[in-house]
Amino acid sequence: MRYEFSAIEKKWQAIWQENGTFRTGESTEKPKYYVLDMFPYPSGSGLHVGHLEGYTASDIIARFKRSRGFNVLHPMGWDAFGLPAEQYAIKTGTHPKITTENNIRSFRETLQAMGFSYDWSKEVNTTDPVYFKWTQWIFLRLYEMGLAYMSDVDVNWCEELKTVLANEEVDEKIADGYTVVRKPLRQWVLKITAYAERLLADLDELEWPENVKQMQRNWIGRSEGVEIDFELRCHGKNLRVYTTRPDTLFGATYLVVSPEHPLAEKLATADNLKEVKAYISRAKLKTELERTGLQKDKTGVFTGSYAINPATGNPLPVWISDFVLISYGTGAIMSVPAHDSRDWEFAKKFNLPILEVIKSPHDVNDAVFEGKESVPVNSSNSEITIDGLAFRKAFDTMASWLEKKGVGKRTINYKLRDWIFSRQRYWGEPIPIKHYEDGTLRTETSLPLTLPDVEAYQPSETGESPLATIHDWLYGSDEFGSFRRETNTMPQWAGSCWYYLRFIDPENSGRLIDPEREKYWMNVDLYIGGAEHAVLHLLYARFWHKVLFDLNVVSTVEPFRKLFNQGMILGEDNEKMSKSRGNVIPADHVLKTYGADAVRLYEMFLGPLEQVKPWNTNGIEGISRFLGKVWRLVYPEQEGNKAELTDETMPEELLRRLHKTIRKVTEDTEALKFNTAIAEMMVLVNELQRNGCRNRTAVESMILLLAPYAPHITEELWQATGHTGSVTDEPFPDYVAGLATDSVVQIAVQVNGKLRGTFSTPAGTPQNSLIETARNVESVMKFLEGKTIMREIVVPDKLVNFAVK
RNA sequence: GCCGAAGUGGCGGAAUUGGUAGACGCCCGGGACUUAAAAUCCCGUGUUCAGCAAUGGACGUGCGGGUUCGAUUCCCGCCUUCGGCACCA
Repeated sequence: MRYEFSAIEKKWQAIWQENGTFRTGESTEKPKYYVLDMFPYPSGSGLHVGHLEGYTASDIIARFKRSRGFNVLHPMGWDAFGLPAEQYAIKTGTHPKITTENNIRSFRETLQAMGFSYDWSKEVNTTDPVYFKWTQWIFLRLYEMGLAYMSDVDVNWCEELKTVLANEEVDEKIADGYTVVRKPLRQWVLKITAYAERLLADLDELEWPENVKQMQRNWIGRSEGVEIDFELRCHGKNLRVYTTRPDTLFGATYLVVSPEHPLAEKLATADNLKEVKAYISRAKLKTELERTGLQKDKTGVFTGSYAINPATGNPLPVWISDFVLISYGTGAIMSVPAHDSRDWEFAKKFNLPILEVIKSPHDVNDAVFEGKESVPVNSSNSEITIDGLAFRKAFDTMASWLEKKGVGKRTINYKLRDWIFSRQRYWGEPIPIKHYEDGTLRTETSLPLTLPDVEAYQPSETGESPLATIHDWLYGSDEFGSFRRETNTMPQWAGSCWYYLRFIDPENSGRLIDPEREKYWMNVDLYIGGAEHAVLHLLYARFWHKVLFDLNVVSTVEPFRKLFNQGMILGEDNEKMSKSRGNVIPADHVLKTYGADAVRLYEMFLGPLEQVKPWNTNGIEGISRFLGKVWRLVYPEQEGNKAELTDETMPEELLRRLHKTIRKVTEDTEALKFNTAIAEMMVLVNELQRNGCRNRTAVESMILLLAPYAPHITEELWQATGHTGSVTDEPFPDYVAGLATDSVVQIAVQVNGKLRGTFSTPAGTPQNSLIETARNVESVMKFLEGKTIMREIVVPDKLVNFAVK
């Protein structure tokens, strides 16, 4: 009988669905394993082979863990709010709900055609009111805790999309060709900064790729420093700066404030006022890109004012420059040009003095020296000296002295900013807040607050969402008076901040999640997804999770214990897959040609899961051949029936091969090294085939090893070998440690480290016997002839090396 | 510029408490089966030199050094690619 993947795959997918094979167990007796994919945005262009990589990996783990006795939760859902459906609605008038439903259906079909063992009874959809009721519920808790507030902020406004973007989204949109400008708007903001310290500290415990943890650390950007007050001459006021290098205070030769600094204009003396005003208004007009982007030519203007260096008593000129950011620290800095490259550059351009206060290997007038490993010089006054102290000691001495004098204060700063949370769009969760005429805000009493139907999806020019035009929905009154609803909606990140919790208890109408279930299932044991979410989604979700922890909704401080980033799959041209390049390999196409089992195996066989690697359609042929060989272990003839499996004992070498393979596949699967696990199975199948082996244990073990990887063909063959149940219910094969090693080993014989011959010997042959045999290997003898053996190095069961002279 | 990861045959990749480099697969070449083809099976396949051949030698894991009996693996100095951050004081 021939291997007809198409019929077999359809057959088993139907059986699984009918029998509810992958329903999550209700019992809490078994150990649990929660394996989660980053759920997709169901786009109109469908899934390509790259999307399937992570899903295949998680599915192999899900099936593997089931066969190892775990109660497995492996769910799938849809992150379905978002711009593309809304943009499509603007163009065509089709309600985003319709578009979304269609896309979800198509995505679900593809995922089912891949044979993924999701428990579809747990499916969630962020646009479903039953789901977003709880997204809104969380928002209200944030509001009550003071973690959600309204603020007039300079937002990132996207002209084309008519909406505000999160800081984290800006670069991505600019890269996509959108225009982003700064614009002041009243916005909802989430106080993620209140959790900065915990978000940073708790990273240490997580089993995440080191680079992702590092990226989050950088993004949070904690720094320890000192705020120092500089007395302004002729102003009677102080100018406060933030520095992480108080040890260089003696070398400060000028100060710089940001153009947005409240004192900026006030600092200008009569002579300089005109120029200062001009500079400030020019800075305002610059876009974010011009100010922080690639062009780093320093500009600035002198205010005419001076401030006193508290360490030296010297007057320092105060400048204004847009390289100083108002949003970080105090919006003002002390400049130490000798030991900071930006300050050095600025000093050179405007001819300001450069003073060496850290012992430098070269003249600081020629080049900056930023090293922290050197020590302070020229840093003494009548009260204090830090000369010669190591960085940490110098920092502390200086900070304490400043604090004692009342002109300084140790401070911790973060790069992390609060999260601008509102979007002026239709297709998102409505923010459940009512604005009363007297300016007070109250929370909606009844959730979910659903979206009304609208005629036009186009946002208004004023920066309000289309919801502002639906008067029936917008206005109302209650015992507190008449109110207007909030018309902003939440960003797409909102729904994905907590979906992993809802999978545990998706139908609960009374609470977000049942506490007992939560305790059993959390944390997520393995979370697989793309590295593009290293900061955004993963930081937001961790933030919300910690809030929910503080609310006693969840029992763990972190949501995702282990994270794994699959590497991107490139097109056959070695470029990122994209429509414009025309190198996209659509999932449905390869599924049809090669079948789900072959696609699953091939995606995993391409190379290490975490690595970026190109797709090569030729390569999948090898996998198809492999599946054919597996098939012929049971059905050796194209025509005719299956072979009888025998219970005869296997040759010892084959038996050892089997146990070695079981061990390797078990270990590699556990470690997500699927490429080498598959290679090992190929070795076993080649051996069985070459030997015409029909041993029942061998063939059945092989089927069970392969089952997590290629579920359809293995179900079929399991049935063909006389079993009635599903392979899903079978335990993963065990190996016997004593059989998982070779009984006869090859010994390499080297002379001076060069390979000169080999011989076979039983494992465990004693050293002197190895040396004796090695010495008499013919190809070795001629290299020993006439030489003196200085040393014999033996690695048992591996190698003998003669060091000769 | 800073941080992180990686450089191995024609290609994807394997092997690192230092121990036979190139598992497995693709491509390519030869053969068997077949009227023929497909499918399948068998053999070969890092480079180079010597030889009719069996075979044997040299070289070979980005580059240059070092440690070692022995280095893809460890150390020092470079180069390149990819990912991230980018005036955060």
